[in-house]
Amino acid sequence: MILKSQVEWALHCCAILSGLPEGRYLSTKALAELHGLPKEYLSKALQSLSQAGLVHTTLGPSGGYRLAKAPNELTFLDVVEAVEGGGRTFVCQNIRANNPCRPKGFCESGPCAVARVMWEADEAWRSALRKVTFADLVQTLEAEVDPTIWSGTFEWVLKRAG
Amino acid sequence: MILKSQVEWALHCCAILSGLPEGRYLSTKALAELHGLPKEYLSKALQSLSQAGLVHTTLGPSGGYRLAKAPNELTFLDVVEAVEGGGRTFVCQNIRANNPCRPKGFCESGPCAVARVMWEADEAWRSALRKVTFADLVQTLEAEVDPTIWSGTFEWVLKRAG
DNA sequence: CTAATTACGGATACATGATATCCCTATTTG
DNA sequence: CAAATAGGGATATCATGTATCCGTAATTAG
Ligand code: SF4
Ligand code: SF4
Repeated sequence: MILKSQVEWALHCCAILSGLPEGRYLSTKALAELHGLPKEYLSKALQSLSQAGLVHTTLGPSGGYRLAKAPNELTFLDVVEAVEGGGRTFVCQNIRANNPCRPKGFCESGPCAVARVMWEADEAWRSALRKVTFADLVQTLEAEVDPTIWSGTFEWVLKRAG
Repeated sequence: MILKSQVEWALHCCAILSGLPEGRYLSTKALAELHGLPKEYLSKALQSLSQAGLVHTTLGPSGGYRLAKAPNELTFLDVVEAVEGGGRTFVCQNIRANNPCRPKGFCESGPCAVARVMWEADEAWRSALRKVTFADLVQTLEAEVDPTIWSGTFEWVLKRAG
């Protein structure tokens, strides 16, 4: 059970977009180059973000992506669910219905205790991701990343932002 | 990102084994019949539990499985990790190393903030599963499951337990 | 002792989903 | 008008989950 690599890509792209000045856009090409990723495939991840309404897009030269909300309104969970989907990790196949002791046609009253425990764990996972915004992330990165690389990257990005 | 169906199977089997009297064993065949599952494939899940040391096995007729610990010492997390593996859901591919602005040969100081947030969410998930034991589960089931089915299943199992 | 039953592991086939690339279209900018 | 862009469909490839089959060693029932 492993998240798609698209998740990591999307998170990093949103981190970059969070540092972009108001009104500027960054293209798939630039984001792919910056992270060393296949442009066409990264495009699929960015399209997921667009379909989820997390980013805003513009066409043409100098077009690309920018965040649709402020960084402090965008959570990790938003991004993860946009590319990975919002489904549960535990899918109930109702195998208890196969119990030979059970009267035929017996109707169950909702999900059993097993499923509920698993779904609560899923919710704990989601809850942890919902607590962290991209404003938090940028703040942490700014404190941790080597200042030369940080400002160098920033400059590199602005040179390509439309 | 969906858990294998083996996880559900293993959880249900452990629930049954939790209700088994001390010293009795239940075979793969009986567990497969009870849940309506392919015997050979379910066997793989049970082998995972065995390799993880969660269950004890005996060969020969009247052989099968029993829990290796008391139900109040066996957690959901034990079972889930036994069949799903203990790895993280977020695997870091270190794409930040591809940043063209970064000095060549620059060495990173540990995992970045993105990975840490994802891993904390994983830990929240594990923590939720670690909190629930099979003693808890049996207690809930006993209160919720139709009494006729509950005792009927119990009788059915004991008839086949070696 | 003998025959039946069981867990276990290896080999194999199949289905599904993730990864990756290619190409066409509509739109916007310069 | 020409170049650059997001978007989406088609397709190929690969990894993983699902499922079955069979042989082996150990153990028990009769
Ligand atoms: S988890 Fe519960 S509800 Fe889901 S299949 Fe198993 S018994 Fe049925
Ligand atoms: S999550 Fe952080 S450490 Fe992992 S690849 Fe992305 S940038 Fe690197």
